[in-house]
Amino acid sequence: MDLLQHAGLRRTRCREAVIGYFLEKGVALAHADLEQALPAYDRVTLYRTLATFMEHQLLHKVVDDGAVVKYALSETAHEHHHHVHFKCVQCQTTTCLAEVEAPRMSLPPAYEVHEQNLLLVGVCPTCH
Amino acid sequence: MDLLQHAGLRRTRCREAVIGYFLEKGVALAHADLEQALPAYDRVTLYRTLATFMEHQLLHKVVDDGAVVKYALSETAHEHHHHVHFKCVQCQTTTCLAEVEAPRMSLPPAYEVHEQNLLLVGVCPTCH
DNA sequence: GTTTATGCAAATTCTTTGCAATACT
DNA sequence: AGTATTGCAAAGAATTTGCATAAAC
Repeated sequence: MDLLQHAGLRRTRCREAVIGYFLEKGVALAHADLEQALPAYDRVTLYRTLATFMEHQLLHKVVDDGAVVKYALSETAHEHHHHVHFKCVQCQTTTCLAEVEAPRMSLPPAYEVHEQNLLLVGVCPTCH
Repeated sequence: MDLLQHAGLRRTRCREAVIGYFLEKGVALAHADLEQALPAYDRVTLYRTLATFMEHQLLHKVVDDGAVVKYALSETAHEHHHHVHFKCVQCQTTTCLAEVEAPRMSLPPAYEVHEQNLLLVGVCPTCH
């Protein structure tokens, strides 16, 4: 479970706190979410932590319909090339639906598809 | 073709220029794109133009994998509730694939899906 | 001891708001 | 004429950069 060491990164408080929070929440989070949840750490440090985690593939960007970028843990279970995310219009959380099979798309052959990112927007079970 | 009058909006230079540019390009555009393409108009005016067009459903947001929000013309042909967009990693343009049928997803019934936004990332025919 | 991460300050960039001048119908 | 839109200035957020201190290995 030591994601940090496994990625060749130093184990620091901030990094462990960020990973812990992602694990605890299990939803996609924006920088602002972390800033609010972990006020012990500097905004800038959190930006840098996210950037570092992206570089080391610990996180991936979640496509969202708002202006803010969200991130989610890259679990090995995920196929990195077809994400399905659900964004709840009520509670504004975005979750990765790893269990859902993303349908394959057929495009004209001139297109070369690298990844597929499906965002479903609606009301989640909790807010229902 | 008078989208403005049809939407009950005044025909101004800036608005016509913005619509013209969307029509000319045929891809999803961010505020920054317009700012660069139409330097005659003020940043602020362009922000407000985009906002107005969104309110009047002339444009819709395009979900993108970058940090910037992009917009595309809402043609009547589009089903507004399941967009398919293609983002090219080479030229960084995002186009709406109106012709492509988005596959319907089946989710646990507790989810209430309002809209479906599929972003395909890859290399477009032009950059191939 | 050496290297890397952190916190603070400050610089940039992005977006929004207020208001007077201008353009549209 | 009357109303909505524009441009400018300036405020407010969000993000990035530089550098000295502190923590990790």
